Amino acid sequence: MEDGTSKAPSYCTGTDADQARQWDVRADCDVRNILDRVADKWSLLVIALLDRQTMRFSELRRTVDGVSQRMLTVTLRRLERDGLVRRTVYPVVPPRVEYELTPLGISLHEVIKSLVIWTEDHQQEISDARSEFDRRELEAAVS
Amino acid sequence: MEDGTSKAPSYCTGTDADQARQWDVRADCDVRNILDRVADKWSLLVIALLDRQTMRFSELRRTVDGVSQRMLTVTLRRLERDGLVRRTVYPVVPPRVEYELTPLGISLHEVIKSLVIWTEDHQQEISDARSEFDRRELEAAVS
DNA sequence: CAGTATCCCTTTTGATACTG
DNA sequence: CAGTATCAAAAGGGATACTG
Repeated sequence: MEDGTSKAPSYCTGTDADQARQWDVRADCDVRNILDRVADKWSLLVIALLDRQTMRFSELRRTVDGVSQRMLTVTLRRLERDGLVRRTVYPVVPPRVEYELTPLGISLHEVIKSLVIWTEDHQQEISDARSEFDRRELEAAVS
Repeated sequence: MEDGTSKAPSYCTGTDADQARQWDVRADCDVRNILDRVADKWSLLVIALLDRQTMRFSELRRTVDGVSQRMLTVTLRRLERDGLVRRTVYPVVPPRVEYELTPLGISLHEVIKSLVIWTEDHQQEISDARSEFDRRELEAAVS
């Protein structure tokens, strides 16, 4: 632990622990830049919602509970910029704009899906852990 | 798309599309609460770093580039509260505090790992998409 | 060493009003 | 309908000083 090689965790796909994948954790690295986008509250929800379906702006707005018009716009633009979502504008009046996942977005969704499923599967454990933590904290505060 | 069942994406594990997993997207639902924690800048990094190793506070501070002492403390407390990280205090002078993943944390790390790997594998595509988007935007701004 | 407490600045987000 | 623009509120986060 004192030799400096422990700095980055290795996402090694092989047998040894430090060859294949070395994670760059610099604040300005690409992985961090992308993760900051992906690991975003609204992005995750939007990507999940666009699973195998095209949705209009207003549909998304109604479905993603709590999102403001502004944040939905911002989120969709970022996802579009990252090549995860395709935006199609139909030149009609009133305007009709549809959003759908790109192939890249679909591949990300596969990963996100497992995250959401993990969350669903473990929400009780987490909820219990929180209660227990809070209980102990309260107990400690009394004494 | 107009029948109301399209509201929640189905994370169906079976053959049909709406039975097994229905995602609750209410703003106050458990999944959202937990996802907000997981989808956090520092949490992801800390969990990844604690992969198969125990680390001291100062080690984490040095390794997670850019994190402040305050944010590291806050992040670790949240992870501990959620039952993802175990905090062990050794009653020595100077204090020695070690952090490690709990079994729950380890299982989450498996999922996060695939997210990080996805990011690494697709960073070039995303980078290209961003350049292309920005180029078109600039082009549109000129006209 | 491993924090906590405080202050303060910056970024993010939400509400509101307006537009092609 | 699907935005954009603007402003205000809130959260996030950094720097510093202090403590068991």
